[in-house]
Amino acid sequence: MPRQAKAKVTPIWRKEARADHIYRVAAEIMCRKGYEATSMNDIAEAVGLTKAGMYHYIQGKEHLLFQIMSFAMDMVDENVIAPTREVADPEERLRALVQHHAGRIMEVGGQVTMLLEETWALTPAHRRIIRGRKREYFEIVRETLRQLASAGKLRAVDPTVATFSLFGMINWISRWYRRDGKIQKDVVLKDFTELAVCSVLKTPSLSGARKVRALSTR
Amino acid sequence: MPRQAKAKVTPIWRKEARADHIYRVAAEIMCRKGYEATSMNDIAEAVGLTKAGMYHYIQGKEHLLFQIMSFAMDMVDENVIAPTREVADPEERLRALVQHHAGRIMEVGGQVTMLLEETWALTPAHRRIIRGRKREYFEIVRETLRQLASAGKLRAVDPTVATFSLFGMINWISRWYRRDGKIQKDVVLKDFTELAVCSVLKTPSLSGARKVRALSTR
DNA sequence: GTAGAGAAACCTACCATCCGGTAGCTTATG
DNA sequence: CATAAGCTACCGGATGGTAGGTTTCTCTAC
Repeated sequence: MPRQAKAKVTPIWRKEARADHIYRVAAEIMCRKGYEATSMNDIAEAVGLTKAGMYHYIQGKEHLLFQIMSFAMDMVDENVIAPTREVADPEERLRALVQHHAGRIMEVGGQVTMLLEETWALTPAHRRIIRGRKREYFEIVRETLRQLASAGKLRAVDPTVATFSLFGMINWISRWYRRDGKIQKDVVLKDFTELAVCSVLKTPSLSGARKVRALSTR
Repeated sequence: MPRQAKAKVTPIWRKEARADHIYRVAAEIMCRKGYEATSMNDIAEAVGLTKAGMYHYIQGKEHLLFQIMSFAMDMVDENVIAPTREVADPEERLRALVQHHAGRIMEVGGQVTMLLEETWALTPAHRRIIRGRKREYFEIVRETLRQLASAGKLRAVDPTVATFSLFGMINWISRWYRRDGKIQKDVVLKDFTELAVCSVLKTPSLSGARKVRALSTR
């Protein structure tokens, strides 16, 4: 029965593309059910292969998780860090970071954010890599807050605590935001950015808000 | 080998007390490793019994989780909601809620906060109970923010979004705060409360800050 | 064009291990 | 002797992973 379909479809699938497809499906399932609760059979079934057949393309469950996490961090690098790297003013940069990250979580379905918390399931080597990339991102935000502190714009709080607090707000979005929820997406994003920025800044300038909001319009 | 020790100790342990001990140990392990990753053998070993022997006191793995979650929610009711219920001024109440909850997470080891996110592992009936209790707490915070909005003290943001944002900040503490960390506990608590309150309030009054800080001194 | 070799794709069947949970026996207590 | 406490030994099932075979595609040789 699957034969017929595959005979037509297979030729246009290169090995690499098929592996990518498996990653995609695995990400969807693991994000929904969590790493431990997802079995290789679940993934194989969803991808239309046997478990053994799937192992022809991938290397194992843990490696699957590592690939998904790496991809998620690529997204952060590409869609959050890169577009804000050139912003000179720390206040504008902070606002852009929050807005891009929160927006990304809301658009792409933030489930992967929760998967990123399951680093304990990785091998020590892989865990070190992922934690390193997370730390890099953390340091960018903390450094921005330190610059704001130097400029006298930060509240009288420890920049490290403030950074953790920000990440808490942002990462938690994936636990409550639903695209089909009552509140409009852009309202949530606007309000959320306001909350995040105002939590750490003494007196946020309105001009900065307007600039970045325009920047993110597509 | 265990015989010897147990022969002495057992008499002073009533059945109920021993069950409590199992709950305690189970909570510690499950908080550290997560629900799925914790096996009944792990718990039994840590408690000094066989898996089968342990089943003489408890009813099953899921029931164990439910008990732990219920206990955690009891803590919230007792140490966060109850002491702030009588606070009339919404701004003071908000500050007290944040301070008590954050302080509790930092003292008692916030790991249980993370366990509380694993409601998917509960039976539907148990899940409904725990989610109901969580929702009650959520509504208390949201209602407080609504009162602040009526008083014109809330920022121009949706109270629901603001509530979720606050819970994100608070619940995330358990993921980064370490009692043996570099920053002093009371500094973290003070800064964190400041961040949380200022995130939602237009112009927090300093008097309120001082009052509550005095209130929480023990 | 086609026969056939070799490789890639993929499946069936199975492995050892662990899971939560239980039956039934033995031991200690009172 | 009765009861509670706690053990050994096991259950059925699910797990991640693999060995080895079968099918299908692709490329070459003639």
